[in-house]
Amino acid sequence: MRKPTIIDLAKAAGVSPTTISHAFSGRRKVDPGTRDRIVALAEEMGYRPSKAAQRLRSGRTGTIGLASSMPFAVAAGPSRLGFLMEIAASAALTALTRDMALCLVPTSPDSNLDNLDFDGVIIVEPVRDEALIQYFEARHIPIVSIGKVPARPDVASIDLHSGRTARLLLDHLHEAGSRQIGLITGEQRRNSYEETEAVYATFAAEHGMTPIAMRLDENGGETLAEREAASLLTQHPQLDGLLVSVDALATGTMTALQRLGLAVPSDVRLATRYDGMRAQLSRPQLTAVDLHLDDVARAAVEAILAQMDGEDRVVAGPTPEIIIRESSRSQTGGGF
Amino acid sequence: MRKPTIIDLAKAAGVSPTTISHAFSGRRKVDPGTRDRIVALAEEMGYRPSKAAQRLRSGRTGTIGLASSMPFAVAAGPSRLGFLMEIAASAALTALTRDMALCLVPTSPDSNLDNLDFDGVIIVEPVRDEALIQYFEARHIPIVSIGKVPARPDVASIDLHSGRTARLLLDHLHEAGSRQIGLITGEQRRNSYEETEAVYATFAAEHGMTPIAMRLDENGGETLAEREAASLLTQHPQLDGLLVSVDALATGTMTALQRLGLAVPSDVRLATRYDGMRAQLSRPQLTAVDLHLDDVARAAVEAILAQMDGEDRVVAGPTPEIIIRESSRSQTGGGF
DNA sequence: AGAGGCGTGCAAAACGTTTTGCAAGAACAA
DNA sequence: TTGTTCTTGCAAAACGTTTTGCACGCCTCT
Repeated sequence: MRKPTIIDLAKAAGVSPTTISHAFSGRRKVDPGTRDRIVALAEEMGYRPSKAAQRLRSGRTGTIGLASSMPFAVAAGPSRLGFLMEIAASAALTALTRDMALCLVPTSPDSNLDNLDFDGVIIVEPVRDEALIQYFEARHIPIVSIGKVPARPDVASIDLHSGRTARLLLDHLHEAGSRQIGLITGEQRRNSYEETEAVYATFAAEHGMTPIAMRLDENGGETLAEREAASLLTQHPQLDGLLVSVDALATGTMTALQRLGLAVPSDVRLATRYDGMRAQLSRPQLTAVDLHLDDVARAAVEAILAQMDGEDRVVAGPTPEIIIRESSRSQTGGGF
Repeated sequence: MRKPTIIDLAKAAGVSPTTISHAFSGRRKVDPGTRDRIVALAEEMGYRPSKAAQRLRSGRTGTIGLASSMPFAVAAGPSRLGFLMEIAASAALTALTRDMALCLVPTSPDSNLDNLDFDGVIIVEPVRDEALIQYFEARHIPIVSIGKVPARPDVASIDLHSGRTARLLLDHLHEAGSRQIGLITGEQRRNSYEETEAVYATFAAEHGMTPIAMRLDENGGETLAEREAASLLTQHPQLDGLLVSVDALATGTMTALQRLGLAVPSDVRLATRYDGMRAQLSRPQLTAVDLHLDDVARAAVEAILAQMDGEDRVVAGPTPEIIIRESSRSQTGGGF
């Protein structure tokens, strides 16, 4: 009692396999009566077309890969877990509605990706000269990056608007009263850091502010940030605002501030980029930006599909929105 | 300039496709010299066997599904995000080392899973009469559950040892000085809650403690927990210890305690089950249990593979380990 | 009646592997 | 010599679809 094939069904229905195929795919007209008979019979016999055969015939795998640009253990670790998972969940759902499956691509030093094959791959926040991009490009697999690819404007990407995001936060900090704002980004060369740094430089110049910036290993976590932020703050006691690009580094910075006896937000205002669990669980809560990652992921899937169809349609990323919280609230106005 | 097929390679190497196949699969001996020539030529021509064809021929999809037992939007939401992602990351990596891909199975009211096909599926903490289990069972797809399946001892599963976990926490709270411990679990009927409740009942009886237990919607998040925990605490002022099974509910409870002017841990000791970001970011930090989810995920993948091979090997889950933190520390001893 | 068009259906050729049974030659033993 | 076994290789048959070109019958215009 094997799984019934299209041929079994054809025999049972007294038609040819061709007709069955058309009845399901709708690629050609089949008589409504015939079709109804076919689907009823299919249901009864438990027939479902073999994905494997369809894939072989069509040359499509029906699968999209989601690759994080850093070792998966780290990406799944506390630091970037939320970021990646938000994207994964939304992308998986969008993919499913397009009859595609979403596959996780773990990266680890000794992993061999040759056994995977995808119709396209989404790469999350690649770094400059990202190995994953090189790998998939060499195999001619369509790529869409979430966040622009540094130095590779030719690679399709969903813009995270990191420059605008930075501007949003800096303007807000300034409005809230900060006059000397510092910047902490990651030392990895991701587009978001680079854009942020560029905007920061401009902003500092505009406001006649001394740029005080620092790069930390984004995987260093809270302990690294705590130590380094403390030294930055003692070295530059005039700092009364801080933009920290990575949430884990931001909460680490928060601890440093508290250790130094500096109050947030009255002495120093603090803001971060990604509005994840960390920003919300921090006390005081962190001002952050809603990047609309669900929309981003959706757009990335659409972009992959478009690319598979040969269209090189550009998909715009959603506009980031600032979420102002306790950590940067203006002390002059409101509040009693 | 198409992708070279096994036939192209065979022609170029002057052998038959059979030999190529054997050279790669190792299913039969081929002369070392011939093999070397083949692999060199393959490399040069950029030949790689078509996954689709292999799958069709072998009947295996090379893919394992990972399904969360609740709508994906929720599972990926703050509450269970960490739990699921930890498993996903580890499972994806393990799967890859076994030449399998890991696919996310999003669940949403209107999603149609029929376009997916897997060699097996891992289901995370299913509820009683879980729809996903019924779905995959009907399609004869091997299932491994993470956490036992309520009322279905016949379904293969990796034991999360929820009873032991509960015992660990309750014993600790008692040792730390709590004499009237309350319990908050989820109202969904997952095995972990059921085991916890059973162990709690036994524990209460052993210690002559009045059982004070409550079930909350696990998706209610912190706000729900805050409200309900507050009412529980005012109703039972004698409570000096709380075991809250879900981390989001635990942090909500923490807020309730603070609102009520109860100090943690001196007035009430608090502990939760899953040691995720939430437990660690909470202030004071939450006592929790390391469930070794990476090992659990690894075991789940192994179990799926074993089941595919017909072995019904039972895979033991790792032993949970308590991680004692500030929220439940004994006040009598040590510490200054 | 003939020409054109439409609706419906079929046969057969892919798609690129793996597997099975067979064969030719070499090595080896009796 | 004859038989046995081992090694290496091949041809051909699957695996279950989708697509293409063709054909038949029926309708509708001229």
